[in-house]
Amino acid sequence: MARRNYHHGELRAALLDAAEALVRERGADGWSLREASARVGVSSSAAYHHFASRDALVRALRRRVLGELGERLSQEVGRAAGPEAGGDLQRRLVAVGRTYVQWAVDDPSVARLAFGAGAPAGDPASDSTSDAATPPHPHDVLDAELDLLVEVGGLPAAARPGADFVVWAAVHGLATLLVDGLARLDDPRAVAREAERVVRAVLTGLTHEAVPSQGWPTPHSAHTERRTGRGAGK
Amino acid sequence: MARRNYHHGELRAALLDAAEALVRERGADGWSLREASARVGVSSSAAYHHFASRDALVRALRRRVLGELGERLSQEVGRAAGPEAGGDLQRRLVAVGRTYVQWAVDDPSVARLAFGAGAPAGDPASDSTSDAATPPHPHDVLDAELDLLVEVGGLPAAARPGADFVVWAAVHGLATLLVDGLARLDDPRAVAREAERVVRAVLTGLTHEAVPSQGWPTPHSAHTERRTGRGAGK
DNA sequence: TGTACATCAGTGAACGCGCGTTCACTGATGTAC
DNA sequence: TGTACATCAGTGAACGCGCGTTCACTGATGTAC
Repeated sequence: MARRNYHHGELRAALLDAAEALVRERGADGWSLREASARVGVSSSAAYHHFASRDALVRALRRRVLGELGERLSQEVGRAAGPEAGGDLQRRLVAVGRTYVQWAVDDPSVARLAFGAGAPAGDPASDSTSDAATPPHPHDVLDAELDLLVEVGGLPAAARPGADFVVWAAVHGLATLLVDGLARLDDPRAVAREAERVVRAVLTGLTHEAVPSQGWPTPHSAHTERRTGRGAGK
Repeated sequence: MARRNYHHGELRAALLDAAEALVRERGADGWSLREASARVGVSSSAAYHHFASRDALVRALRRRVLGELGERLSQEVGRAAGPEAGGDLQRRLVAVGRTYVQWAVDDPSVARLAFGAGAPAGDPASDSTSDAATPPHPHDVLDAELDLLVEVGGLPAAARPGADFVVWAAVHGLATLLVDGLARLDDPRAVAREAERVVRAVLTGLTHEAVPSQGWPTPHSAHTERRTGRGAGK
């Protein structure tokens, strides 16, 4: 806290903090590098010792924020009891979905920044100042949980390929509909309820879809050979 | 086309066209009112005879674009055979989902504008220059199709309340994940395939969820009393 | 322990820019008589 | 059919602004000897 003269010492992190606060106050794009610098108490040119451009600052912030979300998802999923406890095999994935959506709704501007345009993973040329272990990407958490669900018998292995994508889409869609104001839920507890319903519906659907016994004639049986990914990552 | 001197005649529509083209070229927010005016061949102050501010222009464009999407969805759903043809009861909703996602992927910047922050429906004070019948909101098309599906026996009535929200979330999530580059599908045909899988999974899931026979103990059985909507609309 | 010096992380002034919006204006159009 | 006039939809100059970025600079820090 107590700023010593001249050398700040933690300017990079401080700028990210200030930018994040500004995002919260003024929207994902309603702030400038100058404002962030001023808030930290530093000239705006100082920022250029830590970021090549405003855009680089934005990208770093997006990465940080996505990392925090990933971390929170893993924590929350860890808090949920393991599936071997019997009973509700989907509980852990419900927790992931609920946390994802709640996180976005609680901090819509930050979520908008995190989810906004621009490849968020991938290009390793960006900023490999990897402090400690890189936090998991939200998608990775989902992926791992789906693997676990298959292992435990909660999802047919045949339904697994691409299931991450379907679940992610459903959860992400709920989050963005709410964040962008396209849909509204008046009761705050409804957010958790809807997130749960969405996750359960998708998992149940994937389970039954995997068994091709319904007999519709459309050609979507081949669920393999799909190529999905995020950026060049993974 | 051939511009007469001075009076333009269709300036309002022309400005919307120019803005839409700029969105396509430079991104949802990478353009100015001045650029749009210049492109039309008109001074920037002329725009103020038609829009109170740049923001009003943006909102009008968003409304127009969402209307076009709604229109396209209804057309496409009309093209799909009715469910009374027997066989695949979900076909029409799959068509809606596929069209929604494809529309977004084909024109990502425009989709980003349409889906972006700011209540898109609701406030009737905005611009009631209703030329012809107001086009349907994408959500309305979905809603009507779900009603039809229930009527025809493709979805239990118990699963109907809020089902629009779940389906919309899934489809919207797929669209935004792709549009914002959070996920990628290399094969262009995969977009249609994924859209179909998502819609079918959700519908199947909703169908089976409605029958409370799985026996998990979590309190999400009461699917009523949910309050969802978009803006003050409807 | 003390001194020289390279490196790092700041300053602050200045750059050129394009923006949204306002203002007093004027040319074109349409209507009343 | 012709004229007067209100209204509409443009013009173009100007406003004040804050922006991202660059530049030559300087104070603080840490290391070699």
